[in-house]
Amino acid sequence: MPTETAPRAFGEKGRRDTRQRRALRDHLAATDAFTSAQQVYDDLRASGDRVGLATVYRTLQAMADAGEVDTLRTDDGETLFRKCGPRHHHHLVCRSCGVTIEIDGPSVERWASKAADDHGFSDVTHVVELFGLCPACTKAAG
Amino acid sequence: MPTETAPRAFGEKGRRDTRQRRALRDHLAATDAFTSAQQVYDDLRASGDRVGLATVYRTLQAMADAGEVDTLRTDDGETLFRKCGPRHHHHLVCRSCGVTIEIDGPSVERWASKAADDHGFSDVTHVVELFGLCPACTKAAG
DNA sequence: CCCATAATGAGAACGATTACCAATCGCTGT
DNA sequence: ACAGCGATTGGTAATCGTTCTCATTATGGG
Repeated sequence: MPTETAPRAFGEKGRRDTRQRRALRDHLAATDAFTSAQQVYDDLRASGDRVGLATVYRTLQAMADAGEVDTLRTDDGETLFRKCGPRHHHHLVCRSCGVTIEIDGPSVERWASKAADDHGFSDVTHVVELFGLCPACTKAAG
Repeated sequence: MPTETAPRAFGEKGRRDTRQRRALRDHLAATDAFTSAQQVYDDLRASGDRVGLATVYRTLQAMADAGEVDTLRTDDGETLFRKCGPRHHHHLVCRSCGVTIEIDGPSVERWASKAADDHGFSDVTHVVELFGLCPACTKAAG
């Protein structure tokens, strides 16, 4: 019986430490904005890293499953990714530049929990995201 | 200059009262669950209404723009639609059967507004949805 | 150093949604 | 009732993000 091989840098899915995964991890660590897989792919190529699109999608998905990145769906169906902290939190996202601030909200958690109870729902999760214009983009927009 | 033709049953996009739109409106009025366009299409055919898929998508989209239906994206990228009340509200959705309850949350609105102010964000909107198992599905799941 | 096998990547496949565009049909004026 | 205009429809092709396939490559334990 396999005695649970030592957990590595990435989550369950990412066993081996490849050049591609290092590049992806480094790239994500370098920005605070939510970014699409396509965008990450372009950025990596632009910086000289040779990584396949499929690998970008696969790795990003694995990291999301492992809770290392947060995901967000845009109105036009794209999935955006971003490195994230370990605690439960929500996001305040600039809809212009993508810059994101992690925020928490105990009151929201309580409200959600109560609403669920009031209606007899069980196993409840919630999606709470705020979108707006960050200070810089607000200024730029006049 | 056209003096703004009388506003009809549907929103800005839906001018004429066609058989297809009536069928769609009736169908939506008959259920409380969030449903996909494909599902609506299948349901309509099953009930004998002959409506093209493109028309279902177009009309649903128009109704969403007009604020007559709410939309929701599933994790696998499908857009779900549901009739909705006129006031601002959120949803408590059963992730098993789709049954939905409209809920409001003044505290959430306040929290969102404050978080935005604290970080200097402007023009802020929010997405708040709760997912769980409704009483019936909770029971069914054992 | 070797090898089993996890990982990669180019391109095909996919699924939801939208675009096209010729044929229809609702509406308004007559 | 009727005609005409133009909104609407719908079959299908096209889009677009994402996933799958599978032959090839490369990681890391032994």
